[in-house]
Amino acid sequence: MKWSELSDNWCPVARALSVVGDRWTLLILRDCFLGKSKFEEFAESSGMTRHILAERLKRLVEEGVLERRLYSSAPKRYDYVLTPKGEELGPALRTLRDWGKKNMPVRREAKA
Amino acid sequence: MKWSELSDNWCPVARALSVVGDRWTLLILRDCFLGKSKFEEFAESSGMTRHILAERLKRLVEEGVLERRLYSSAPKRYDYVLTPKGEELGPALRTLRDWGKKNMPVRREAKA
DNA sequence: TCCTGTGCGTTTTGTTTTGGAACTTATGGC
DNA sequence: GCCATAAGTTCCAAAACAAAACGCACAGGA
Repeated sequence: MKWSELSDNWCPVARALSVVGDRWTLLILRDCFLGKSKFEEFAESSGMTRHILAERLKRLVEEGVLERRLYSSAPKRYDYVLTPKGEELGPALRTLRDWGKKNMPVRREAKA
Repeated sequence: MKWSELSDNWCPVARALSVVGDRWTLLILRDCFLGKSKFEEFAESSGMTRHILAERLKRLVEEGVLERRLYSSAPKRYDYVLTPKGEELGPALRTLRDWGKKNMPVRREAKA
């Protein structure tokens, strides 16, 4: 089964995962909730490659989770902000954070 | 950055994702919460390949989220049950389900 | 004018992971 | 013996990924 087919699964968890079901997407959204919005900010904070970042941002915009917003017209620059649909992922991020905090202690030195 | 490096990230969300941050793992756990425990049950329910399923189950056992349990010794058969650490992912699954239910309507006919 | 820097990506080149299907191993029933 | 069941394993091609270079549009300074 492919990722795309998941979006029409009977199960709402599977449908949710068709959007946020990979390790990078939720890290981007975490950064959004931390106030980041720019390409370079995501790239540096999450440690993912620019290639993957660009693709994930595109997907998130297509899915209506983020909005691509022109914030400077002189040199055309865009950033990404949460839509209402994206904002509603807050509780999911929080439960994941709480689980990680409790059940996934840091073993070695923290990196990024 | 690689998946494995995520497990020592300063951010608890990232550490959580180092375990559950892919589309198949959370589907396996969803099935666990629905009472499934056998290899074939996961395979059929989620639609993932047996190859990937075997790998993910191994990871989940290594991480202490599932326990591999001998349930028949005559023909040796194992199944997988949630540990306390796994049980604590319940809230995360529920928030994802709720988000999916509200924000990801089924577009075409449901499949599996 | 030319050079350098910034921000947001795209392209290129290998490596790793995944998908799909067949195969294995151990046992029980007919 | 022969088929079925459960839990994987193995093989190969296709897709996704990582890392780094490149592209482009503009700004500021020399």
